[in-house]
Amino acid sequence: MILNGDTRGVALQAKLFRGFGDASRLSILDVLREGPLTVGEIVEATGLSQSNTSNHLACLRDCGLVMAEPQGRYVTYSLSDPRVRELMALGESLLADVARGVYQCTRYEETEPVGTEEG
Amino acid sequence: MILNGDTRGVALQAKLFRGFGDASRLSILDVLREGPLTVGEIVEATGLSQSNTSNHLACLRDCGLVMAEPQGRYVTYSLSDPRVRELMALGESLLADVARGVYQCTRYEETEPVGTEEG
DNA sequence: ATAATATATTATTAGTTGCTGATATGATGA
DNA sequence: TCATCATATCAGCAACTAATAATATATTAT
Repeated sequence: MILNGDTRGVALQAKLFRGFGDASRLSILDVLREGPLTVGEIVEATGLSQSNTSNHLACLRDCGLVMAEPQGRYVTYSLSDPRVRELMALGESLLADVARGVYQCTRYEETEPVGTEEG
Repeated sequence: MILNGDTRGVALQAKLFRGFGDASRLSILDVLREGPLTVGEIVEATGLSQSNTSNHLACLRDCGLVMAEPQGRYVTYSLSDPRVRELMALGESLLADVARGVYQCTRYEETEPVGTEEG
């Protein structure tokens, strides 16, 4: 067994990717791609509950994927780094080619974000 | 609430990112970056158990992140798309700048891959 | 045919994660 | 001050996930 010394790095990197690995968080990141939004606007745009949104925002903020800027009683959030956008674009591009496989992957569930309906 | 019609896309994309969002799977992807390996070699390189490795490989294969090529009783795995490599590189780069934040993020745990020790 | 090897599959289980509902904090306006 | 609004925090629960151990399926060698 190789103890490649990068073990901790891999664990941290996995944790980073998990920021993107939840449909609710990804919805939030997605709506922030068009520009900064307040929490209320994010709630409205994603259909997530207020506390759920706030929880995920705390997670994304702690992880450094989004930035918070308080203004009075509002807090405006935005993507913190251009690479967040790049990662999403790359994921989107990759997904376009492997979507069918991802859809069929049964090791873990798809976890549709709560509160969003569908036609 | 905006029903942006991309809801399903977001859910799928989240699922794709979860392929990278587990330390064991990421270890596997990581060792495959240097070139194709058989299952046994992956087991040795990562320190994961055989069945655990096989389970994760099935997941990664189904999702289209890795390719399997059976040769006799061996099965050689390799990354299936250059974008997998790119995504990892981008994640690594982003992590270099936000590592402290990720480390402190307490919403979910770090899930060190089992079987790898540390100094 | 039998044993040994390489990989895959499955059930079980322990631990993790996300959601809700309730409540707290802090800011603004009357 | 008091009411209202925007956001954050927290406990509890339901659901999910990854690891293990045991077993199954192929493939090669004797």
